[in-house]
Amino acid sequence: MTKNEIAEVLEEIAVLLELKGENPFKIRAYNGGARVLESLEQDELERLIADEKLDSIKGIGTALAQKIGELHTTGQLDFFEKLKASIAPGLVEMLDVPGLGAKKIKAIHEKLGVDMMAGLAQACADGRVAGLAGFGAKSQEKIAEGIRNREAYGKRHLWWKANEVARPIVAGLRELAEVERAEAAGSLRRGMETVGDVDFIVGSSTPGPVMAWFCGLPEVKEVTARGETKSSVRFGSGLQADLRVVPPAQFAFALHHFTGSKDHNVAMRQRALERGQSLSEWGLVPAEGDGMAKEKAERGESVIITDEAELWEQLGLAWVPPALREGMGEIEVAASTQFPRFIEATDLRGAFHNHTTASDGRNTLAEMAAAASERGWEYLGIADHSKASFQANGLDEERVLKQVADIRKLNAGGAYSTHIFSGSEVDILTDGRLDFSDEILAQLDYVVASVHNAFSQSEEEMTQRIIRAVENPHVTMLGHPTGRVLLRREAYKVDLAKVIDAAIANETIIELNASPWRLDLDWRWWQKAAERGLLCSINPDAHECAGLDHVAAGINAARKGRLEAHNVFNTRALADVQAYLGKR
DNA sequence: GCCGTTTTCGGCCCGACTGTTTTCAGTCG
Repeated sequence: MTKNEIAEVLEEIAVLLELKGENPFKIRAYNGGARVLESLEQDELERLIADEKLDSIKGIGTALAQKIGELHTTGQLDFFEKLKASIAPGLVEMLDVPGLGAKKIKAIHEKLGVDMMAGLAQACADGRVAGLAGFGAKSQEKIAEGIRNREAYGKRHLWWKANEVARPIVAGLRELAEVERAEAAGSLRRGMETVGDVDFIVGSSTPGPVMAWFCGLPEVKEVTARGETKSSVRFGSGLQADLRVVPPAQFAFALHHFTGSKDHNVAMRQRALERGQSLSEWGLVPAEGDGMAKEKAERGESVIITDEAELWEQLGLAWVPPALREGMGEIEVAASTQFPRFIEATDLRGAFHNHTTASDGRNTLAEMAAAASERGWEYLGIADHSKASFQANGLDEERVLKQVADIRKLNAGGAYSTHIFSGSEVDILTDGRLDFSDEILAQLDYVVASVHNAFSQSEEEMTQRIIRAVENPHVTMLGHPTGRVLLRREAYKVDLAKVIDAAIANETIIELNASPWRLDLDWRWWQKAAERGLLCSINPDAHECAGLDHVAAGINAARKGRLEAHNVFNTRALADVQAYLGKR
């Protein structure tokens, strides 16, 4: 089994143990083990297992090391199989119902004999749930509604869409007279590819009017919770959002608290404890003495900070950008060294992989060139589909050569400040050959090679197919390497580690497709791949002028992948890009 | 299940909100 498959098993074990009512710290240990595996390279894991050194890694002890080793070598784990067999699968599904956790599910299962979602809905309808100790009419109705709404509202949302909703709300909050500071936090601020909900943090000494404004927003469909300092709402789109209003002096602590992932916050609090301090959204207080962190903060015992950055200083850590606060080892790094400057939007000087009306784009070549000029880009790469993508009106040899001539004419005309590169998003055929001959490819400035069909090939076939394309000297870069479409379509099966190795060996770029629906290659691969010499290109895959702005989503992903400007091809100046492409 | 210049047992991050309670458990992040 691969490290990610093993990590998934550990997470599944954690869920099952929760339903069993196991010790919460044991559950955390399994989840922690999964995080550790994710942050290892596959070959690192294999070396550690071979050397029997796995338990030397922080977060993995003898028990987890044994289980990981068994999963890695046999692909099976007796402990896991027995655990699965002991729990009705329907109970796991019930965890998706808001308000239902392990304990309540256990009670429902044991007292009512319910072990499936349908049975739970029926028990609510019969009024049996309300009769249980600890449950009442309201809980029953909430569960029933949760089951009904699960399909519509339980889903995650694209970062891009959530950001479009959140941005004007943050701006609106900042305009309120009562508001001193306002930010969106959570996975949105961390730039995760999808978000479950949005957290707004406001610094204000009079929360009442802020709460009222927020809950009264026209796009709010339902207010699901409303307290003095916290409210939760659901928008028409199904997106849920929380607003937390804190005293201005607490703002920086709260912003940090609600930005980091759970794992990140656990690590930060452990760091504070090691230094004799206790950290919460209320402040940073001495760990010793009477009362909880909140009470101490209210007594004025907290360290005073006005800015999030000061929190890191207080803990003796280098500043960690929000994008990195996933609990994937960033605290350990920040304890010993500064992070380099990661790539920013202003570093980009152009973008490759864009479509026009020649294939399935909505804007003409000239319109796209004008849009790139408006953005101040030095260059724009056009890469319309090739003929095998007939569904996308792919270009045949004759049309692509005409487009090359059109682009030359356009560049010579000097109407736009942006230089246009003529390329093609050429289909990788099922056997790894390309949709155009080498003779045609040689007449293009650059080539993006992508898979658009036969997604159900075996992993081995798909891997060989893509590697064959990557090895073609005419291929400048590999397009969307896994083919995933977020929230809609799974990636096809492919051994990415081998593809990355082949790309490095052949000096082929891999794109970070910046379409908010793709973000492919996933950010989790980039840091280590880049360290080994893989060059990235942040490609908007724009199908219209506005799509060029999707590079912002790609920048998010690149920062999460800890890429620096020099790791990304399209930060290079026009002359350098021309030299690079000319060399090939 | 993990971890340890308070080490091999006894801790393990912290608080808001809800619904059920009459002082708190469960859920969520």
